[in-house]
Amino acid sequence: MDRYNPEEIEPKWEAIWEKEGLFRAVEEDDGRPRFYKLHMFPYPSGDLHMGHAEAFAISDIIARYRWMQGMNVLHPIGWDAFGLPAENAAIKRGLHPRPWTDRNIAEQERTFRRYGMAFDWSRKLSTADPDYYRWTQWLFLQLHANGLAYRKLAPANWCPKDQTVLANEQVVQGRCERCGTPVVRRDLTQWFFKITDYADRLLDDMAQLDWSDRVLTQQRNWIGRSYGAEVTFEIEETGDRIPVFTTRPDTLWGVTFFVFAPEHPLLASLAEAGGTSAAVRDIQDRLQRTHVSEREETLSREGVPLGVHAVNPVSGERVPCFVAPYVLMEYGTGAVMGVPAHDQRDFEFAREHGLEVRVVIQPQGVQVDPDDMSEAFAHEGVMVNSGPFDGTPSPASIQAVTEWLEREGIGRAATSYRLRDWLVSRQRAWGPPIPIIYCPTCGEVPVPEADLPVVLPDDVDFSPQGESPLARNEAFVNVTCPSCGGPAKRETDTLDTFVDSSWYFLRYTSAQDDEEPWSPEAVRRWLPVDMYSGGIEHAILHLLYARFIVKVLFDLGHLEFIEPFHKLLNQGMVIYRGAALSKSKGNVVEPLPLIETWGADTIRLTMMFAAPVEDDVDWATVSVAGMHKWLGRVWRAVHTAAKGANADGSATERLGRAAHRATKAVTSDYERFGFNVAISKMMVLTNELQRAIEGGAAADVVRDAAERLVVLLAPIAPHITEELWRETLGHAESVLHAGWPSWDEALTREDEVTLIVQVDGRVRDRITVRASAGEEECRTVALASERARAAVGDRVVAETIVRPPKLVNLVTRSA
RNA sequence: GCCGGGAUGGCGGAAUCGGCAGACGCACCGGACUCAAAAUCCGGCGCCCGCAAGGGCAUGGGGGUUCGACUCCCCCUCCCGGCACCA
Repeated sequence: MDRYNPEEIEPKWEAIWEKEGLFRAVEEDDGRPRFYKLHMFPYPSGDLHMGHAEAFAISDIIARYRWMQGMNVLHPIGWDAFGLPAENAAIKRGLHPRPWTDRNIAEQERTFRRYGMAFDWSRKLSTADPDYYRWTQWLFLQLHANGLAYRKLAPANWCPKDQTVLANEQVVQGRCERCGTPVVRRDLTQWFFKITDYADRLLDDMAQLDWSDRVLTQQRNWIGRSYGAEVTFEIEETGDRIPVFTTRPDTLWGVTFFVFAPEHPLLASLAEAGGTSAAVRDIQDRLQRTHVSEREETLSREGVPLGVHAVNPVSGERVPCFVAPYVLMEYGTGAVMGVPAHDQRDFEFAREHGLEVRVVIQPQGVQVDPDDMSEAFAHEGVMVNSGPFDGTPSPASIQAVTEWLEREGIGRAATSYRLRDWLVSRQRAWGPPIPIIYCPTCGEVPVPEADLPVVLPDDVDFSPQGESPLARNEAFVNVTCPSCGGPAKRETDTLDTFVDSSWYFLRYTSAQDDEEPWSPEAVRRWLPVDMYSGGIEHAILHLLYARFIVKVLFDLGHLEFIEPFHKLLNQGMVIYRGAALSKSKGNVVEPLPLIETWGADTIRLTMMFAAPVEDDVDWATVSVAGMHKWLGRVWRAVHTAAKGANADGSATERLGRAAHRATKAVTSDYERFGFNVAISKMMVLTNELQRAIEGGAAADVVRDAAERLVVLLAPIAPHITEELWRETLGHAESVLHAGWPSWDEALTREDEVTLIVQVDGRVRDRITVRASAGEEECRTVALASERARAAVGDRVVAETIVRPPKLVNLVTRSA
């Protein structure tokens, strides 16, 4: 027997697998059920790290397990190759992003291959490839043609360092997600996708997703649907009718003031009517110069009176109007009614500005008095001082009040969302150019589909200067109008990378197709994805956008399903002593050197055994050597078993049972992704196998157990099992085609079990009985137990609980 | 503040249905082999009392349901993640 030498066998089998085309998905119907296993494609911004090693091991194990169960598996790979990091790296190194990106892709591909990844390489794609982004542009045109892509002047989140606009999702705590620079507001004409039209469907269709609560909650929070009412107030001095959104129409009688957001479009004319123009302009100017971050961080209750009054439609009462930065233009209608008694922000504002606090919801029992309130009262109570609704319990009354508002013609039921439209333009050069042409005569003209792709020029000055670098490339910018033939200019912004990744899973089904973005038949065959895995960091952005795009494509008749990923698995991160692995901390662990030292199988095994897949793996606590040692034991045991020179012996039956029990348990562990537990059960089987070999067991049973072990382990450790399967055990075909083993249910059950004898719920004795022992037999055996009798002492057995054949509980009472 | 998820030996973790808590591994301790070491193999290993037999305690804390609770219910503490001036 040779020593277990992964360095030799691993590259050998990787080359053979490639030659045999083992991992190609089959398009033709060959009778096997199809399984689409997708993992989030990587960003080629450097080498693969341990996070990839864990995540892709999971994906590979699931794919191989399905293959071995006889399925036709699609397990593709590609690269999310556009985006800021490539461009930033290119600027820093003075290189064009493309060669830099290509080099990283090549390096990552090499690592994936050396890691034993079972990918269908023939479907490899890169979003930065014109053959791909041509169809990203086609997707944009689809949305554009159907009114779902539009341009508007909007206050954008502008990062002064990256010199670009950011999506709301890329602003974290008022700072740029990538570089941490405080984001400022800037008015720019931007392209948007109308995702808000889909808010309800994005929420409601979540019911059919088998995703973790964590992700579903994040999406729900992000969309932020709240039900309430829209009520219109009239400005006494000007007659303007201003709608407000409220979730608490039951507090309408408690309105004592009215507030506008500083960006509200009617502010200037209202201030003029109230004679407060100077003060209002002052506060607007100040806010314009303030960083978004500072504005969000100061929970100030500042504000200035507008000098005009709003008329409360439910009571006819006039209340003073203010402008205050705590009211946001982006949410609701940009104006709110002030109910200080029952809203904490309004309460603080009223105290600051000496406004009346009027209680209109009284709790049962206690008397809430405005004079000694220290905070707003936001709990259940009964409506008071509320005209026709006095005495009605709140918040149950919301529905009734809303209906009343509708009858009176003052308001209506309304729903408000936190979600805003998706800003997709980027003032950057490393992305798909937006396929629009601006013609002085015809206006905004979409590039005809036949002219796609709008190719990204190779000679671009990448230094960011506040507009897209493409704008400085005259050959790119100047075109003839496709409509009238006159001189025109191209749009120079590019699309957000999340547009690229919102449809890549469709492209994999027909990655080489140059006639259409995907073949409808192929998509019908493979989609929706059966199993999607990836990092939790994409819980909101990528997953929400992909769901949105799929719904749009469904509506346009391009797809026949409404959710792309029914089952989602989010693996944990790899950390070190509780902290993230990062270059700045100098604790980066790279997979390739580890693979070269220990072998890919050992590393895959290590990552899977360290923790449940959803949990973080702390690299400081793993034992690579321990896993390697176990593979060595497997190697030796299988070699010995294959020699088959054992005589029959007492260990035969025990081993047979262990093998069948392990088969059943490991199968169920694979089904629920409990790979750490599956491995522990395979370790037990290895120990049993070794013990049986030493104790003397029938050769055929030993060999069967060894084969089962090899097959069960194959998804996790593909190289060593392939070597053992084909070379040591002498099979002609790959272990991938070995078929998943079945088990004899009778053998998984022991014929003798340990009967637990409890007295008053405490274990007092353990007695071996036949598994078929019935209730009477168990009771008799338990009552005969010396130890149980001792524990009963001079009390008497009042009741016996019998759960044959596992447990008897003797319940006693004093004699 | 709101929403979601957690808490089990020195460590990672197991316990699929309410029925032997701590599988499996790491670390540690002891032993075999060896001139020695490495490798390998064998044994021990929740805490406390006890020479032992044995007993007690124990799944973040408190209460409840049950013959029986890591598991179900209520309350609390702490930790992780998300959202957060969202009207």
